[in-house]
Amino acid sequence: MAIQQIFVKCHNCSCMSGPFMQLSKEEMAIVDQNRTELTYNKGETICKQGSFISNLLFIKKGLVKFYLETKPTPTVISIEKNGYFIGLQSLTGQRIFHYSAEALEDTELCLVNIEVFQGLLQENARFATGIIEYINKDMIKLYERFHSIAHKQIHGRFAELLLYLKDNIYQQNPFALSISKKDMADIISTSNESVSRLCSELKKEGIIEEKGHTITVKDEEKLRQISKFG
Amino acid sequence: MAIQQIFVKCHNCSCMSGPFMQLSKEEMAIVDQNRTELTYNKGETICKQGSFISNLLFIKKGLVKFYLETKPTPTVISIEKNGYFIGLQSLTGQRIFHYSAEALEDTELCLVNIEVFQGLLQENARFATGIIEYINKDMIKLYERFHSIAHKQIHGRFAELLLYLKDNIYQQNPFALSISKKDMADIISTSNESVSRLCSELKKEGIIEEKGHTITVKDEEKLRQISKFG
DNA sequence: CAGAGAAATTGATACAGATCAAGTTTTTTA
DNA sequence: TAAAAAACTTGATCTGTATCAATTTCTCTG
Repeated sequence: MAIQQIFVKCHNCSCMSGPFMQLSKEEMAIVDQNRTELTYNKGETICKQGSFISNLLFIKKGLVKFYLETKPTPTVISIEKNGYFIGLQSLTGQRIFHYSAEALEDTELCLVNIEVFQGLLQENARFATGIIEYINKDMIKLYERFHSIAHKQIHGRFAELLLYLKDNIYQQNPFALSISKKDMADIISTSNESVSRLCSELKKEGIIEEKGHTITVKDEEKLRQISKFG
Repeated sequence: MAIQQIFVKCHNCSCMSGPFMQLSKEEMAIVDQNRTELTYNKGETICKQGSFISNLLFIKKGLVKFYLETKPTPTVISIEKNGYFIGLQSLTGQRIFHYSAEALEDTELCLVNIEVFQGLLQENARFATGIIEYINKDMIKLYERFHSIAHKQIHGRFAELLLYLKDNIYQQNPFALSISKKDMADIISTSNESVSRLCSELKKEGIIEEKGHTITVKDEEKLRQISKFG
């Protein structure tokens, strides 16, 4: 991890689209004075479940995997890209991370001191309301994921993941996977062998194509069917 | 459902232990003027996923099951008893319920107008911070449940459920089940047949006893082992 | 209190998906 | 650029749990 020397001022940052819009110029300046930027390399651990949290982290660039430290396999909660706030769940009595996070690509983060953040919450109710909305969206996403894991079988879960990667993470159709099949397996709670097989089947049926790490969704309609009912 | 005629004043209510402690006397009075109480009978639907939310609901007494309307089986997110706020997740742009809820016992609710609630959030940052903490605790509980569903097998999930019922819901050791085995099956995402078998096995091994609807945990240590590693 | 309907039990069977095993390919490192 | 390590693939086997089926027990209602 390397400290970035040239900062973009907060008011030009992409995080300004969310709850931070509710902050005044003065409040923004406080944030600006109490933040720093870091880069993590692919594979590096960004935070560890159970450790004390001193900063909230905003993903500026990259891809991050969030997981619980469970044995024998990690429990992947979500993967998130630029625009995501890490650590909001730790705004409680006990200031610890409730999950671990790992960079799946080289990732740039903006760190905001949590005391300062907490101070803004206490002062600015509109900001706090914005944070509530943000957390809620996260929670609703988790409901969906809970359903997927609880009731869909691996065909459905895998199709769902591919669509999620295409539409939300990479946002283009032939997309270059930056994550391993093992990661994919962990995300949908299955084995790497199963992911391999699922992938082969979809290729055989002409629903996707795979060249190296590049995947092309050829029959989105069918993939959505599998995602829904598989 | 029947409208309750005699109200306890808010400041004597059990909900005062949470974020509502942050409200001033004046603010409490506003809440008091914009609320009502209702009783739902066992089996009744309290709210339906997708419907518009006009009130936040506070459970004063009873037991409630929260679930997603998924086919062919519902996805049970949690069961909650007195002291729980229903609908906080709906404090977003779209004001709809994100889950359905059903009374598992006769249940008394306090309804607070959501506009009024939202108004308090906008005015009182400490209150908003309290709500953030509340939502976060909920979320962290869901992480745990996610892990359970994703990685534990039914023996572990069932043992976990029994301990949860004993320690958190009924809070006594021989406890009288107010929920059906089918409900238990839905909670841990399995079939009623499997719940039956799991129950029989635990009885055979002397870990629990069952007389009618009353369950006694005889060997808590062993049950915890199963819950953790089963 | 009888009869019907719902809930629960128990056994037999089927199947999804994990695990094991033995390659093959890709990536990393020296 | 060779060697080693890691990631992936494919097939064979095994196991946990769902499903199906047949009773039995409980619960509600007339």
